[in-house]
Amino acid sequence: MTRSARRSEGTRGTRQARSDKSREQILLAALDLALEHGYQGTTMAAVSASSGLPIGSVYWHFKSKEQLFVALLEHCYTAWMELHSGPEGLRRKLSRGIAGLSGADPEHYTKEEALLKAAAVWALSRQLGGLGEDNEVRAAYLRMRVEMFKVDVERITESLPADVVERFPDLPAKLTVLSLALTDGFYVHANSDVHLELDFAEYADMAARALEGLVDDYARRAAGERT
Amino acid sequence: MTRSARRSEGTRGTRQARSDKSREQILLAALDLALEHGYQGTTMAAVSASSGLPIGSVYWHFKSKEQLFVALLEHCYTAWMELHSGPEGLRRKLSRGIAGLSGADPEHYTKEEALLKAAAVWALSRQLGGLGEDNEVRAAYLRMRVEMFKVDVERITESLPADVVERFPDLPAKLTVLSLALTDGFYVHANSDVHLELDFAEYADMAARALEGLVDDYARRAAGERT
DNA sequence: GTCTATATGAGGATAGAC
DNA sequence: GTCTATCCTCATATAGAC
Repeated sequence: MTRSARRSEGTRGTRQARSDKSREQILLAALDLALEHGYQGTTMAAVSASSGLPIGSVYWHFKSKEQLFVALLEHCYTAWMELHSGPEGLRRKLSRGIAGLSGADPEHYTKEEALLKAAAVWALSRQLGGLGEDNEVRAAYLRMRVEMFKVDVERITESLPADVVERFPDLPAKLTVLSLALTDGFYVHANSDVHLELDFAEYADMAARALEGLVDDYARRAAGERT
Repeated sequence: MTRSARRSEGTRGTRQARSDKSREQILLAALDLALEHGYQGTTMAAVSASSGLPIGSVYWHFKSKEQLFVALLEHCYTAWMELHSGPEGLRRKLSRGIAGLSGADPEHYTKEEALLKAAAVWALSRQLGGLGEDNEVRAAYLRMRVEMFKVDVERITESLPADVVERFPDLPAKLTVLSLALTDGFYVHANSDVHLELDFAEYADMAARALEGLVDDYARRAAGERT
């Protein structure tokens, strides 16, 4: 929205609309390609071919590959925030994060969410995917991650018994970290070809039970101290 | 060991020894670089520079970058198998896998183990690190992974109560998957710069408690059915 | 704003002297 | 076996016509 000056009236915004459409085409093409091939694996030539627009146009809309991916992340981040504004406990979060990987729950696990998962691995592992120290994509992702983590912690906090949270104030954050580690770990496995035929739904359930058991332990401790 | 024909006697193996030493230098340089920069990020030029040998020598010892990494994986796999031949329960496995990441336990968490963790992410996620479908490094790793998984399951099986294993025969494998997912997930986080100051030892403990709680559930179910 | 042709640079790999 | 110089491919990015 910060780009392209207001053009003359009378064109009914047609030119602008066409430009916006091109921009979106490029973004959507990049989304698909990035999911399939990752950051390094996605070439600007492929984005150009897949979007149907010539390479020059791609570079007209995005001044570099890095900027293209920053814009892509912003697009996905916005979508994520809308999706996760509602209540969401541990079990649901693990279910979405793990079971969602199998593709069994397609309408709930969007491409945008999937890309953010992918970006987690790109950005968090310097050594992977080519996001070096001073990469703008990496920096943008890390900023977003902090915000998403906060939202996750809020949702988990809401879903726990108030007395447990009061007694163990940093439990929600810790559970969020464990939950993220689990979903990230399964994400890696899900992108393997050697699935070993994992039943992700079952693992999501096991993971949820494991963390819920942990919560029960803390709840018992909180209750025990009160007597 | 399959390379270079027996040379004439009288040289006391000096030439051979020098060649072997060069080979090892290259391998060790590649190990360090791969840990730091990953597969794509490790250039043959860098390996050459870091090992002190010219690029031509690197290509004399290893016919391609892929072959170099296959050899590197084999080196690490051998080391891993030696390390994990002894008994090892869930808690110890998680402790090594998660707490070991912090570098707090340096003598126990070797570079070779670290490289295999890295390779897990390279190889399992096609879209990352550039290990495409028909990459020999990927294929080699997947073969090794199957073997390492078997060893993991054996160790977990040994560490569980016999009656529980008898009642739930695939529980060890499932716990192994969960344990791997957790360690892989934390590996991703550990390689982030944004540690959020995670206390890996504490998380290793929480993860162990969570999985042990799961085992207790199954143990109770097994016991309950018996009465 | 859109498109074609091309510059530039990096990285894997080879040739061939020593 | 070791080393230097060089080739080839491919991906990012730009120039400039339309």
